[in-house]
Amino acid sequence: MGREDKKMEIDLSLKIDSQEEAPRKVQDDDERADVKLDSQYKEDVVEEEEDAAMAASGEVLEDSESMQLSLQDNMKTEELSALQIEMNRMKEENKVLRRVVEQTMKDFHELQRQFSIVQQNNSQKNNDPQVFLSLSSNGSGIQEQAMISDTRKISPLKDHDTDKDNELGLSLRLSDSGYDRQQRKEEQKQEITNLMEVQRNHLNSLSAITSHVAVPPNRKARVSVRTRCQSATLNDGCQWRKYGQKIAKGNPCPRAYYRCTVAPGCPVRKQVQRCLEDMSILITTYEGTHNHPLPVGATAMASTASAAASFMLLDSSNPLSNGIPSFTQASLPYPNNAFLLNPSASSLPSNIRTINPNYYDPSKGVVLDLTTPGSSSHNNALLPSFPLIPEKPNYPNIFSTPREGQEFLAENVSAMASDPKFRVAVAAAITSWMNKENQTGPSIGPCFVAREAVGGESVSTSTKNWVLESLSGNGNGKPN
DNA sequence: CGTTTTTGACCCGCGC
DNA sequence: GCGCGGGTCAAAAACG
Repeated sequence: MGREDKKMEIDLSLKIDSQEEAPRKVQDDDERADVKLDSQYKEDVVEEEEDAAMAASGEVLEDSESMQLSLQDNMKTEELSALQIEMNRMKEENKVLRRVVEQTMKDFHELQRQFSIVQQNNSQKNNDPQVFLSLSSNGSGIQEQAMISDTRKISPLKDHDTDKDNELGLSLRLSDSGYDRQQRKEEQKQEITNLMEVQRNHLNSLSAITSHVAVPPNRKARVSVRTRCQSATLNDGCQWRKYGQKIAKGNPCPRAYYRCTVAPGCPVRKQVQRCLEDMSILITTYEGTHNHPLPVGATAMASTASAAASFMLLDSSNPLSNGIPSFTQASLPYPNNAFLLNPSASSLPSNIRTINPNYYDPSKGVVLDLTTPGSSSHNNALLPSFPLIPEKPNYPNIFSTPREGQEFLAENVSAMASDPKFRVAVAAAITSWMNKENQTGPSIGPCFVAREAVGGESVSTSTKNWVLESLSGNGNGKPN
């Protein structure tokens, strides 16, 4: 009976396979699905086999084929169809997953390719590259946005009266602590002045990503996160151990020092301090690079920084780069550069808050401002504008756990920033600008508008793609 | 009892 | 050189 059992199991599973119209491919995921299906079948089959074995007692082995037919006939049709549905679903799942992997790899190679172009272009320049990006998006479609460029030239902003709740803003700034302080102060002053001007001219500005890339030689990676948070620290998924506390000058709130304890010897540290102006705002500054895989809960934050690295396509930690962008894989998983992210923007004053001297400090590197002027309802209102939150249950969803307020927002910002399409769009825009600049000579920095291309526009799929429009040069906003 | 937090001391870089 | 401020160390205390 043992032999028969085995044979029947095999035959049944093969029958299922043969019912698949598509030719069987040797693919890991499909095979896994088949194996799983087989194992599911086994339980059912064993029951059938017991009956069949009793009925077939005394019969010779040659009759096994007819017995299988009998078994198959007796197999409950709903079970079959249910299993087939399940199998199809799993195959679909596998396809989706495979597509995600392929897309990621494709995007990665595309970024590498484009970066090599950028690197070539920049190798002819002696100046530190400075790239300013200003990106905006809203859930309703195209939204042009005022930009600030290298020379802080301000381009006009079109009228917009869309629902602010559907808007998302990011401000991404990279700063150079290696600068001479005086020079930096002057630049800050200039920048603040121009930002104020932008704010005045475009009081209704909704959201913007402003990226300022200036390659700092041999600087430590620092990421500051501003969130409204009632708890003592931001729950970022990592384990931290407090090793010190100080009263910093200018802020009566003590600054706490934490060390990452996820892995022994991890050099990552963070400082936590309440904002002087708004005690509900928690400023968390991360420094260093983890020497271990991040916990799932911490991946979102890291992916934001990773996205920033993609924005910049720079690796300041590479001494060979010497101010020249050098795209390395090592720069991707963890933050190696400084940037400032400010998605505050659903209402004003967004950029004003970003440049508040109390926390606008280029030497501090990245400031990821996840605060919103209003209550947490603002944050929730922002959520629909994030097109990248996976909705399919089979998508690797790190946002499935309900979170409140800023942490939730942070993760969604991360999701957007880490979107490969978004990165590719940014990379393409930078490349385009670099090429243009190479031909026309140095000019003002690039200004880009990022928007979500929805179906009927440049993409036909149901998912949104990121499109960056360059506003520099002719300033006609023609998509790159 | 092991781990974490607290807190004063110490170190170091920077400006004067 | 000195003072100041930021950051870290490490012993003691607190905690689970």
